[in-house]
Amino acid sequence: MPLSKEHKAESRRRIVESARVLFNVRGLHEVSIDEIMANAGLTRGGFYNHFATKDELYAEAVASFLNGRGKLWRDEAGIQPDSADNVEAALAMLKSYLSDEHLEDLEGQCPMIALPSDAARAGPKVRTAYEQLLRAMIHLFESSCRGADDNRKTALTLSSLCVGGMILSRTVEDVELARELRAAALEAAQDVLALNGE
Amino acid sequence: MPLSKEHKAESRRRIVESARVLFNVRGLHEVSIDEIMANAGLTRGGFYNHFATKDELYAEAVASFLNGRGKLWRDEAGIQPDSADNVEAALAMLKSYLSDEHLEDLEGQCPMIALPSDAARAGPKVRTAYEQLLRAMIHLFESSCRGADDNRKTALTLSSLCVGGMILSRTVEDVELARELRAAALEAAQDVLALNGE
DNA sequence: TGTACATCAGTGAACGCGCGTTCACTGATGTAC
DNA sequence: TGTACATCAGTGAACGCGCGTTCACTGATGTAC
Repeated sequence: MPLSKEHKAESRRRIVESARVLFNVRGLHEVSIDEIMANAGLTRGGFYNHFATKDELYAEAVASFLNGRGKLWRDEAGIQPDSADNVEAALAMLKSYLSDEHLEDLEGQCPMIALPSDAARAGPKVRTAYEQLLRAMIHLFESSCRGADDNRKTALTLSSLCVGGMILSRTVEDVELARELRAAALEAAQDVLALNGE
Repeated sequence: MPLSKEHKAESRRRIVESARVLFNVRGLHEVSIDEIMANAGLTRGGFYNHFATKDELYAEAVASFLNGRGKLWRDEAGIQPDSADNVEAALAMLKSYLSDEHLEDLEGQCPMIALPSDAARAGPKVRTAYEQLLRAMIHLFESSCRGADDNRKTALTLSSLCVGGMILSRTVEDVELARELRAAALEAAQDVLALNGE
């Protein structure tokens, strides 16, 4: 046997991470395999030892977010699986998601913000990966306000508000309007929580 | 003088409209000039009689929505510039924006839904065009609930909810989840209106 | 312990294709006389 | 009114470039003996 399995797995991890970051910043179609491989410290040709096609990489890069910062968010929010009042945790999530830091963190941001239209037009694998991310967010919100009578609806609303507010903030040129949008989304989200968390 | 100015202007209009539709369905970078021109009944080379570069067309195609269906929405919603209670009009707008018809109308849909990440990564002209669309929507909501004490905040929230809910609906594979998202966004929007429209 | 060998991740040149852009040309039209 | 001419929107071949993918090759590593 030549080089160890771990060695190959480590290369693959580097490629996916490199792709995740580059896709986040510049989009799925605007990044070449050349760049992804170079950024991972490898060369063009080796790509096909790991993936059959570029499309295959898309899905894995989007999905990989859940194992990185996506997991971190959950931890930071400090959600206790079966605790009664997790409204505080949901609030922390909201503030973190709609924060300036998150808006400016092009490399580490949530792919739902970075790649909405890319994913919508991509193949079923990418869309499924995107959908899993959304389900994770919804699940998070759902379980953080478990006491509420309609926490499913609340979770869906909070998700649309968070993602929508951030996407619009990202696209707009006017920094002040972007700030206003996030502030309004956060306030509205707090109102929704207050209404449904009584 | 050869062919009339109107003839050239009409060609230009056809190119922009052709581009608007194709961009809406497939994104800014995935559509070639060849296709746009063919779809407008012209050939490749003539493009540069109308636009210096492809980038120039992006912005105009996005902006053109306001003169088409964007204007229609305003008319359909029946907003009276200075009427007191336009909450009904805002409701109609919301329902229309979050409707199944709008979700399925790939060609005619709002570009804020079709092209969010494309616009975010495009040049300042495209981003400005996108921003103007958003401002038009915010203005619409603002003036439809003029009686409220915080109609600006309400308008911003409604915009994030509408655009966010639709973008997520567009991307998700699961049709039922997509429906749920829009239903929740609509209900939440109605609550926001009820709160601020007392 | 030492040596020949097999494996396979990684290399980098090459291929083919599509696309944005250029350019020499065409031909329909309005104008000058 | 009729004819020669100038204009310029539109044509389609060609160019150059980048990118996804392929492929023959390399060389480091673990294994067999």
